[in-house]
Amino acid sequence: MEQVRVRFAPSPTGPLHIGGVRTALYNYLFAKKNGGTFILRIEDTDQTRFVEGAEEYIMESLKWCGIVVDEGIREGGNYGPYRQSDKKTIYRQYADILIDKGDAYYAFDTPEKLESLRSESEKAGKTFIYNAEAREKLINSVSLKEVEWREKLDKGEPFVIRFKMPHNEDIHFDDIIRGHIVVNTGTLDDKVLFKSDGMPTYHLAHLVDDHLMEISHVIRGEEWLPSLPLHIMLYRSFGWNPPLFAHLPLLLKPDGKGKLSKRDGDKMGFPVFPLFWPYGETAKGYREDGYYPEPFINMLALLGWNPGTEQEIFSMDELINTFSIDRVGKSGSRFDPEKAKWFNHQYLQKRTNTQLAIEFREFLRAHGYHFDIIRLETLIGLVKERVSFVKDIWEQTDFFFKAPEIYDQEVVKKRWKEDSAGLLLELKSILENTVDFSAAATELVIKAWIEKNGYNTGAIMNALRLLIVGTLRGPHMFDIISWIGKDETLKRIDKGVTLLSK
RNA sequence: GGUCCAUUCGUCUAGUGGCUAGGACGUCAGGUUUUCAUCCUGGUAACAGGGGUUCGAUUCCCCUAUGGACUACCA
Repeated sequence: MEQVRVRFAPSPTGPLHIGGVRTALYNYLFAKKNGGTFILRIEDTDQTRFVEGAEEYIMESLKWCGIVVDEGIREGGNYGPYRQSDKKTIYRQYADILIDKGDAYYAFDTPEKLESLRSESEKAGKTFIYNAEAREKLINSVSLKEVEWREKLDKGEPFVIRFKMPHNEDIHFDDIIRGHIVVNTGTLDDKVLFKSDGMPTYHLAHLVDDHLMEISHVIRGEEWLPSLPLHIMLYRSFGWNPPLFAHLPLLLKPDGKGKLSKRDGDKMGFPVFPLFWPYGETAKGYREDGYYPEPFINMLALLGWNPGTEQEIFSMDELINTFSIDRVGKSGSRFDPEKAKWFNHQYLQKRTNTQLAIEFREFLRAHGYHFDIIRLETLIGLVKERVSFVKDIWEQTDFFFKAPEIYDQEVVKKRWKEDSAGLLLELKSILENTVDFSAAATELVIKAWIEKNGYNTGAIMNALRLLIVGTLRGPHMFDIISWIGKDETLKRIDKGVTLLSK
């Protein structure tokens, strides 16, 4: 089998959508699975849509995801340049080849003229299409005499180069995911290959580049499927062997219909981009929302592909080993933010307490608390399994760092009885005399005291929790008082008894 | 409108010419827990509709419906 070479070829028009990330991921997995090369090519032939910073953003995003580029602008390679605008002069030569062969022609109609033809047709209930029929009536090197169009060229009139789509011919082609497809050229139009601004369109540029870069498989979004017949025709005109094609299904919005957009994320509170986008209209990213790259990738990989087993958790290496294009689904996948959270939970559980302590310490610093790793490790051990993100740890542990300001009135009503103050003060004196304040030791002492006096365990412990935490939540009571320590425990009991006895 | 693509639990999906149509997320119920959460166990829930082909179709074919993409001198 020939060398596998695949590319991810985004345009630098803004932040990278997760649909794009998934396309990059599948290209990457396919390349690595087959010992091939993953290429990053920047398609910036539309000068009007260029956005500052987008190119860097794309590279940083892939890096964060753990998708390693083999050939590209930063990495170099023998098939450069990897940015289309850096080699714009070559595309005209290829357009000329087609003109010489009679498969393309110069067209001089202005965009305004074509636009008015389009709207006229629409009014008449018809669709204007620049095809074999129309081109005879328009101004181009097919309808004009040679001296006429040559003169226009010499005068420097603006022109585009269009592909001369045959009349009525069935084009047969195959897609790895969708199988055999037949399209009649009669429904296709004479697509612009080369624009009047001197740049090629996507159709010409990507095809020339794919050929020159010896791309073996084109794996791209489904939105390109309708133009595949044109691309097949172009390969035929050039006399080149086309690569194999795989068109990926779309990522759809969580509710309703249509493809996933930034709007959906904003509306429902989840990111649609891997990283924070700092330019113009900002957009939040998975990284800043506290997701780890591994679960993000894991989740994305399974959206449209599955290995046919019941395994859900995959490392990048496992994905590479298991990936296969024939197991990519045909239909669009609705994105589920809940499942993304679940994946992050799974990966967070696998982190060590030390790793999490280091990450959480950063978070605490921002809140003005400074603790050493050892102490935080213990704390994290108590709450780890109940959190999905590092930022969740704070919500689970805020009362470790500060005494409650208010007491949950519902709980007070239910758990703070006439005799509670007396019992808690009695409990306080027991604790005062306890030297070993480990959870195990205090548990032993308190339970013995409860049993000896025939007290109700639930009543005591819930009242204690109310004073220490402020409400009924959190890990085991004895773990909490052990961590905050004897002094703080006694202080909180005092404070609570005083406030609630008023 | 035209062209093309798609359709299995709410969601992601597995699957086969004959199965109790499987798993995961969510949800619901029980259990564990002095609280909350986690966790464990269990339940709920799907082959879009209609025609064929066939002894038999979720599976193969056709039609319809629905959804989607494309229909630019954007990619």
